[in-house]
Amino acid sequence: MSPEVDLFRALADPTRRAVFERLAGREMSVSELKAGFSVSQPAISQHLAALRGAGLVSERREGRFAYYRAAPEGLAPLLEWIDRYRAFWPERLERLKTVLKGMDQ
Amino acid sequence: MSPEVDLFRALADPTRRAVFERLAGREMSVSELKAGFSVSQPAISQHLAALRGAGLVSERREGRFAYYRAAPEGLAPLLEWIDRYRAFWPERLERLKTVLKGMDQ
DNA sequence: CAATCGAATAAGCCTGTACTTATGTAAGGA
DNA sequence: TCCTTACATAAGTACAGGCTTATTCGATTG
Repeated sequence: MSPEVDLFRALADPTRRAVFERLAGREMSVSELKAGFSVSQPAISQHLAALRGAGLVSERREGRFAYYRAAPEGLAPLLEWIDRYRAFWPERLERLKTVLKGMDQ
Repeated sequence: MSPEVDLFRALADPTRRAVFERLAGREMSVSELKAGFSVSQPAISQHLAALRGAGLVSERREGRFAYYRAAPEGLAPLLEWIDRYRAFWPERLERLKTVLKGMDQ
């Protein structure tokens, strides 16, 4: 299975995207992360497992704590997938060009 | 609901991604498209409806035929979403840089 | 050691969804 | 006009997946 499978699936869930976004700011323990959401701790752990499986999150163990942080480089396959359609991209989408230009800082 | 919701969900299904990829090559009628897959015609129509709802596909009617083609500009919200994590991107991902550089041709 | 705490796993529920077959709706063609 | 073709919609089924509570596991604390 291509890496995109887990990746797209992982990002499909809004809660899971929110978890990723939250972890992009800074490293956090599970309970710390949980505080921002209205779901149970197991639910958070399950989301984290899915994100980890997709390579979107990394884990650091310290005693009984588990610290997670976003691994944005896990988004690379997604960018590569998108890149396959670059050739078909309409030229006149200035807004998009801006985005892309910004990415190639 | 943000535009990302339908977009991520639409791309989460492998069959639907395959439909999109196939339509990126050239415009096709539904039956033509169906030929490439092992699912029923209604299934294809349902996938097309989902892709259309996400802005990833456009439709052209001609008699009793419906011609679809990919609308890659519908991927823009996805790129914008990804762009939010550019700041957190590790510098040393050369492979990724290459991709991004290619995008900003 | 016993109790607690942070987190993961197990098991079950319930909704969402991708599929099917059946039917509907138009637009050709005989 | 009747039949076929192209596609969409309806209805039902089966499974995936996101949630819950209950339990387990390991690390810390008393």
